[in-house]
Amino acid sequence: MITMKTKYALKALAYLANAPPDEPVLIAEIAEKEDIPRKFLELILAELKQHGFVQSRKGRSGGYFLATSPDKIALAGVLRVLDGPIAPVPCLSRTNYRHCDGCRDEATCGVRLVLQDLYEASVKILESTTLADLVERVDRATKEGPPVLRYFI
Amino acid sequence: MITMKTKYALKALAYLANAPPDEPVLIAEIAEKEDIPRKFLELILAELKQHGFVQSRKGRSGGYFLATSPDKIALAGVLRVLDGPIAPVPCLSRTNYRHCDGCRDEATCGVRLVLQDLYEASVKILESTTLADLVERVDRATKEGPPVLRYFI
DNA sequence: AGCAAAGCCTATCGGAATAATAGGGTATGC
DNA sequence: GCATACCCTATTATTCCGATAGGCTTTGCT
Repeated sequence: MITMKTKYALKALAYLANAPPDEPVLIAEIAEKEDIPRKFLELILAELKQHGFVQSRKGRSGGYFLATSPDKIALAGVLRVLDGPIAPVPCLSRTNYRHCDGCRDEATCGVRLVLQDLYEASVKILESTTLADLVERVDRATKEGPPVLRYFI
Repeated sequence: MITMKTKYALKALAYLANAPPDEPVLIAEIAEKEDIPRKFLELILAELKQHGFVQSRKGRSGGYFLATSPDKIALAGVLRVLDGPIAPVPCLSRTNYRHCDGCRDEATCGVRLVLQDLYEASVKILESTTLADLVERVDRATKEGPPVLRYFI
């Protein structure tokens, strides 16, 4: 399960991806439209900025905007920053390796060995899925319109 | 990241899988051999029993043993019980669905849509990987012996 | 210059989950 | 009948999550 924080981050990034580039968007606007507590969103955006996903302009007519095009921002990066390592056990993580305490031999640890496939698959998917994909899927789903239910109106 | 509890559970189950079937194993033995706090392991095994993964015999010469053969026990089941849903967002879970609060339309939620692939892939892997696979991998890794390092002794 | 709008920074906090620990109760076999 | 081993309930320390609070600083506009 990803955290609220991560979910908020993705929603905010998606919102920015849908706004004209280099036109700063107000925190307050994102907060209201995406239903995110304003002050909490501030923290999240600050963290996203610190890691290079977004940029900001201060003062009047300031706001936030994406640092690069949506297709350059992979989910993996965002998740790693806000949700922690993608790996199911710390000893599998490539970006944040930590030895499991009390583990006698990593090379023959069953738990580690058996979770490796899950990890590889997850990384592959999350590295190759971008903000652009997110936006595109929403577009497609919106155009398709509400499904079966429609027939009962 | 899976919890310690889940990791302990997998280790305990693997230990049982390596023991002769229907020969009860003591909690104390598993705890010592796998380096798990004894009382904590009790709780975990109780939970595993409650969900039908293991059985137990009380009193003298009692202990725990697997309820079925290791190749019938998928990681997915164990993880779901001890670690919670496999789904990255509650609204994707098939076994524990929950509506994300404040979500206006599930069908067009970008976060949900974009995480669906991850979920499907995870479920597929975890449903098809069993305790038997875990044991087998350890066997293979043990036989292969320590890798490159060996050449430097 | 000066004020208001906007992001920036640091601290704090309640509640839930995690990882245990404690201590007795109950069934079973020798 | 007693020791052994699982069973059950409660408590606890620590950490993380989700959020709130309040003031500071930068910037644009007049």
